[in-house]
Amino acid sequence: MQPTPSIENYVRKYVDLNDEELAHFASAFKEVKVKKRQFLIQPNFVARHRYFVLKGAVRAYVVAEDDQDNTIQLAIEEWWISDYNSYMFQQPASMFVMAVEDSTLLQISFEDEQRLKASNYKYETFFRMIAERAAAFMQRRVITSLTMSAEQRYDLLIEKYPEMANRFPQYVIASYLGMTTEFLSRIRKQKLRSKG
Amino acid sequence: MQPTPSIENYVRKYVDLNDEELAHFASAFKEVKVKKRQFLIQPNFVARHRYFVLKGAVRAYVVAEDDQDNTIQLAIEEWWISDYNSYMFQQPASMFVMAVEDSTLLQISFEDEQRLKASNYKYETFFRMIAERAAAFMQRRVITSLTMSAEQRYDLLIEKYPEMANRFPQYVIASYLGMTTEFLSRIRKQKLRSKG
DNA sequence: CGCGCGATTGAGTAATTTCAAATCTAGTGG
DNA sequence: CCACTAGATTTGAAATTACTCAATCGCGCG
Repeated sequence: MQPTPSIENYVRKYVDLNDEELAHFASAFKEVKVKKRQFLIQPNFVARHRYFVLKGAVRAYVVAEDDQDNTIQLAIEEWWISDYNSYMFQQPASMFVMAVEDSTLLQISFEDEQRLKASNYKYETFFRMIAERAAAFMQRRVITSLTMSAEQRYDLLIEKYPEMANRFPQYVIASYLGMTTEFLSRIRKQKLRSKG
Repeated sequence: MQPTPSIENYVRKYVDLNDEELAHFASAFKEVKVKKRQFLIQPNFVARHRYFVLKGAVRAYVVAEDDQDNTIQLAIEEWWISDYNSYMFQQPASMFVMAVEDSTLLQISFEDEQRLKASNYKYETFFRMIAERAAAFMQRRVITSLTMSAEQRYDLLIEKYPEMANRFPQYVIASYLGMTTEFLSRIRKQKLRSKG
């Protein structure tokens, strides 16, 4: 597995910061450790932070009327996670965000993020870029859900994010892909059969 | 119907610009008129612009293997539209973007947008904010597609964006909601029956 | 006034879900 | 370190939801 990522290396992929800026940027984040099954965000509470995963695996999900959970986001090392509707607009959350493994995260509060962005142009650019990437990512997900069958969506996940399939239990992957655990199980069985 | 929107009024909803800045911002856009059925973006070509709708209705869609079109975005007055994956990362488009009515749009090129953002902090903030809104919007769409039935998705669209249902033909609405024209027709019929 | 696109209808079908039960697995306490 | 148990996965059969195909209808616009 890769070495533990750092927020400094990450932010440098997007904007060119000098050492002082890097240190300033990083100082807005606080490291938090969470145990498996611990909640970071719960419905009806305002999401006060967004999280950058240093180590571990986290998922965000909503619980529908029929008690099924639907996974909205998955995050492993170097991914961000939060209830963005709640975080960005500081409104009550609709999601649970929960650690799936013992995890180490960097959290930034909404207020500190605002301060960062106000203090330096480049930070604003950085957050603009990750928001654009998030929008593009979500749009690709809309496209796959509109155009592909359950099996195709699973194949695509395996192809593009093979790591994810190993780090999260099957029922989480299934609910992320918009199908039932049982159906994903059948899809996988059929693949085993045809591949050997 | 509301008066024709302006980019000046729109940008002011997000950032506080003085008259000079407003004029500068607006000068990066060019007004274009398109006829019904005219294409703004086509697959395999790089999307060079994003568009702000002043008047009219536009949709973005992908064509799947089986020749079905799947509507990815709808835009009427005061909405933006493009193939964002293509526009933001300047890669070949996968979508058609087509006028559904004769329309008047403001277009900005990728390069001019970069220049704008580099020239003034506030413009960067503006684009960051609309990217965040786009991400949040797309995420809500993912949530509805994961958690709601075809009928519920239609009800939600009618509730939140009643205008859309009037401006676009039924088959476009159906493909936006991830169902067939026939099935949407049946849903509507059933509603008529129960309401009278 | 008729052409062509969009909407509707019906019948049959495919994809996916539901429910219930059996089996496997990993984590926990003794 | 093992046994136990709760959670996770698998399996089967029946039920649902939504789709396909084909035909018909409606109607706006040239």
